[in-house]
Amino acid sequence: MNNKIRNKMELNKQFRQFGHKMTSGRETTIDVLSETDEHLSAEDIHIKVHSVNPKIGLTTVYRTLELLINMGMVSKFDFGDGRARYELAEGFKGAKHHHHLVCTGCGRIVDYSEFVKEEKTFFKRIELELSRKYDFRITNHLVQFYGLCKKCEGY
Amino acid sequence: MNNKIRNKMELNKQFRQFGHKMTSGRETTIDVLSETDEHLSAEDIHIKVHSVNPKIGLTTVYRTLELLINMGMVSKFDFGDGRARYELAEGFKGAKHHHHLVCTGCGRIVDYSEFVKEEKTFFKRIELELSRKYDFRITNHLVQFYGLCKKCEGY
DNA sequence: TTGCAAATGGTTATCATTGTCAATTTATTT
DNA sequence: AAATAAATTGACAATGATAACCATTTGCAA
Ligand SMILES: [Mn+2]
Ligand SMILES: [Mn+2]
Ligand SMILES: [Zn+2]
Ligand SMILES: [Zn+2]
Repeated sequence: MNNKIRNKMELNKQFRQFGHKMTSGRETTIDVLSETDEHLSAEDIHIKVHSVNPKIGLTTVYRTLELLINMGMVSKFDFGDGRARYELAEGFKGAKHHHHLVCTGCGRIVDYSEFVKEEKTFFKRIELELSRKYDFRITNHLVQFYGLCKKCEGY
Repeated sequence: MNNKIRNKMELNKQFRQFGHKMTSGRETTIDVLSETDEHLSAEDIHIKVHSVNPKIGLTTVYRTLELLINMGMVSKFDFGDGRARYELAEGFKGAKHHHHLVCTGCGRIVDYSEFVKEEKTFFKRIELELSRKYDFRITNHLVQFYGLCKKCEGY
């Protein structure tokens, strides 16, 4: 399937547009993020990248993630366990806008995309008013729910 | 003013209810948090506490903050600058429920409490449905807006 | 191909937070 | 007020995620 090739060329273009080069490490990192539905830490990602391309070091993974964030392809989250988590940003490889339920017992993360439409409407209005009132150009927002998953609230 | 004394006795009771003792360090920490409208880091708090009571160490401040969080008197936030920020929780010393605008340029934090009522309604409904669908007992939520303050988006 | 800026990897440094443990303080009981 | 036992503390060391360094390698335009 030369779908892969087309994809590669797309990526190449993306990087060039931002004044960067495409490298095998960067490509592998994106692949890893595309192929998971988990919320991987930098080290998690490194382990997976490393298993495909053992030459890639952890430092490069950190640098790549930062770059991808700046390019808008990756989102970084803090779920309160002391390490950042990364996922493909909305719109890349079919990733959909969603928010998170975080279990404060076991750390489990649940993606949900219900209410996205209502939420968008709701937040759009709020953002507009807050922007005006506080002279802020709001670019994005974060919503997270905390609680206990079924397993963790058992007694 | 024996308002202070009453306050002290209230605090004392609070601690005892949780099986803890009230100490001068803990009292000073609460005072510091009561008297600021900033979003202080542990070190910020330690500096202020230390200036009142030079015997108190940073470790104790960390421990006290953790305790106060467990007692529901303090909230801990991450605004993405690599250190936690603390503030008095809703309901203590007149602290009001609010959310935050975070400037990604200079790190400035703006409290806002507009829309709290609408938000409560909105989130209550969402939380109910998510709880059901994902078997989660949701206990609280986090909302933050990111963007650029007036100063930072100037050119 | 060649040249050179960009990217990399191994290592060390940083720095917020937590663990350790002997000494001190607190609240309670005589 | 003094004794007691348990909780709290402070100084210091340990931890762990992330960033800085720098010599070497790689991507790509000419
Ligand atoms: Mn997710
Ligand atoms: Mn606040
Ligand atoms: Zn859980
Ligand atoms: Zn700013």
